[in-house]
Amino acid sequence: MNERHEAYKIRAQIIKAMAHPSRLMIIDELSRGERCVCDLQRVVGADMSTVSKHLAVMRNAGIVEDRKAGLQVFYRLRVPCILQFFGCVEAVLESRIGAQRADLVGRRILQ
Amino acid sequence: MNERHEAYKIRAQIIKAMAHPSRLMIIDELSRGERCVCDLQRVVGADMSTVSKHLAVMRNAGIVEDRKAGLQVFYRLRVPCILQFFGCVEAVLESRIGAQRADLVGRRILQ
DNA sequence: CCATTATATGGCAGAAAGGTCAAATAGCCA
DNA sequence: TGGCTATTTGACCTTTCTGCCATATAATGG
Repeated sequence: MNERHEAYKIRAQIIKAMAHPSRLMIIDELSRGERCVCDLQRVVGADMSTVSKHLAVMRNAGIVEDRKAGLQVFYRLRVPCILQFFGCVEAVLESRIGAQRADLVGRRILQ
Repeated sequence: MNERHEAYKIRAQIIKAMAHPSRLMIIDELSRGERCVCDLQRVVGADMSTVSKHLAVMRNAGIVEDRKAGLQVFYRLRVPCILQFFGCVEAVLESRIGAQRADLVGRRILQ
């Protein structure tokens, strides 16, 4: 595996750390401020250990960082631009709707 | 599984379609214009069938679209904003370097 | 029609990711 | 110290993803 491939692999790791419904929920929630694991558990609605592992994946990727405060651990987004992803994903979804429409028109089902 | 979860799942599918080194290579290459599968195969350096499957994943997600021309099939990006992802990923990487530095300083190894 | 070329698909084996349970760790307070 | 709470980690199992091979499909030219 060459150096160029390695560079893409590192970048893929970061994107992969977001590519999961629960992790997107977490990112969305963290976009509104720092949250403890217990808060995030309630939002995601999964086992605490599962949420903790999702957070570890995101921490390793450099997407979030944590801060201990007594018994609790608070997480926050490390790089705000991650939220741009949501906007672009919406654009993809809209484009998909457009393409479906065009397809139906092409097949003389619509319009 | 509720409706809210379903919405995040759909969005995760789109991000997942980018979360692979070869697929990032492909997106990067397509950012410079339409390419046939054979071009992309050369760039990625994998089996043609593997590349074809990667393209199918991205097509299903709505990231790329294709156009047949004789024996060849040309792919192009469907939503240009995907390229913003690269910028943000770089920001995460830089932030990671910053954090490593801070960590070393904190442990009195640096500075 | 046949051979050739470009791409896609099906099947399968190995790798990686995800979830759950139980156990470990760490901070707090009595 | 001992018990309680919040979080992390490890072991294990199941599911999903990847990559490769062989095979199919589709367009082209002779």
